[in-house]
Amino acid sequence: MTAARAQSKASGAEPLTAPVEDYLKAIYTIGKGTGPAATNEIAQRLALAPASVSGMVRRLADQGLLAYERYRGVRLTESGRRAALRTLRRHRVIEAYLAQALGYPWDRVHAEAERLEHAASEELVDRMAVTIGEPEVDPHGAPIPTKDGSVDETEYRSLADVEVGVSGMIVRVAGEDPEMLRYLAELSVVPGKKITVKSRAPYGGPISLSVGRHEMSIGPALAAHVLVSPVADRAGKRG
Amino acid sequence: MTAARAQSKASGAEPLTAPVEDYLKAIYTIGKGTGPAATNEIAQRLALAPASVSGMVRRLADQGLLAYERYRGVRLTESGRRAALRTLRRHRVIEAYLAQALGYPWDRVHAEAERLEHAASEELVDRMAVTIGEPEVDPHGAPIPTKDGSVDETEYRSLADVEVGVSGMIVRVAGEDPEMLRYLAELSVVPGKKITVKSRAPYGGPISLSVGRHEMSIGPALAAHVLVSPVADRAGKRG
DNA sequence: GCAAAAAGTTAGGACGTACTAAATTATTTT
DNA sequence: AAAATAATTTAGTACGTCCTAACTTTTTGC
Repeated sequence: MTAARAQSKASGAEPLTAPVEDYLKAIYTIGKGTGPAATNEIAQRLALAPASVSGMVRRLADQGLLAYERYRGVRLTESGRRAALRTLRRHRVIEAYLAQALGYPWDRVHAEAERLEHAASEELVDRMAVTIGEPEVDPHGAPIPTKDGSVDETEYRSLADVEVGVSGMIVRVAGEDPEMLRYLAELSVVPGKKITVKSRAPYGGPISLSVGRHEMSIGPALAAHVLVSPVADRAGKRG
Repeated sequence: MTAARAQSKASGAEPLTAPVEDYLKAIYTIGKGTGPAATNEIAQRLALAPASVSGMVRRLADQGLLAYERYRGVRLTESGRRAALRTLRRHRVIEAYLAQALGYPWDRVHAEAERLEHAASEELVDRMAVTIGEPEVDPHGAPIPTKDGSVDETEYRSLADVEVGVSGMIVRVAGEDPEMLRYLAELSVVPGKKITVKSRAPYGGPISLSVGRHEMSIGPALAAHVLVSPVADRAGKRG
């Protein structure tokens, strides 16, 4: 019994339950698609006890959605990955639709999409996507997987990582906490804005930025959520 | 222990599970709001075994949503009725939104709404309603409960009941079967159309109609689903 | 008004998903 | 490499929802 738990049903269309979809999404985002995910981290993301995760993960492995070896963490199979991407697509299209078609504020689209993603059919999601012009990213800048299951996997650097003096475009604000999102929006720290890192205080001190003509400084915890596409200069080029 | 099972929690905001909402909706529509509902009928509507209904109904009574006496059927309490109407509102607003805003065909809005109604927040539903202009009926002509929990309870007569010679406006097509809905739409039997009953064959025979300039005949089972607001004449008045 | 039929309920069990507490395995520190 | 710590799993339990089979109550038909 050295091998990973066998998949008993590697087919591809039985509808998954909401908790299963949530596990898959969590494992996907932890492992960035292909990497392994630790039990504890899954538990933390889903706000569950680690013991619950052990049990569930075993069932998902039996269904062929995960490769799993006790004490060794978990990894999505091809079919698990596809399922995760389907859910992620639903989630992000719904977020985009809520914002664009229904005027939802960006700090609240996540919570609503979190529930709708389990109830919306593929057809509905496709209609939503078409209606708002097939966007490539959700309101936070996260890439929307395509119907055929591909995603832009570009990894951007966070504001907490880029060097002082670097300018870039904000491409994404990762994170869901409405309060944080509202605060960042107040500061104009939203996808599409051009930003420059002015200085960084040592020992986890504040990072000073300019966004447009505003100057501000934020802590590294916040900065870590802001992903930028750098323009690596200190003049005024635009990307 | 003669009294109906007591309500232990008659408060008013804990979120209900999807099955609970389905029971409440079923009981509401069976009893037309206030009437009693029989275990077997609930079971049939929800495609469950009657034994399952007995168990659930007891739990709902304990939660104060139903008045229940064994062997005597079930009736919504005020709080149960309000909950049922909230779900019904969600369902019908969603149906209307899908049809009007997303071009969903009328035979498929029901199935989609059936799942979304359990996931959509009150806020989302309100935004949908506003976006499509606060309609009063769903695509099948069923009245949409208002936010404060009132509904148009007008009872219309079905085509199976009205007398030969009577004309009327189709106000509603009750029923969810996509095939039936498509068939009726093909015949132009949809809400808003004016219709006249030309003749009715005895012993459950076909009913002949004219809708617009089309003549047709349908069986009584189908006719029972078509609700009309009669204009009680045989000339050409319009209501 | 009593027997047969219909309607409804209880008993006992299953499945999915969660929990806590206790045990086990892996990793880190010394 | 042993001890301490961290991560993970098993054991045992609970809750909501469903099922089938067997029993009970109500209604119906003579």
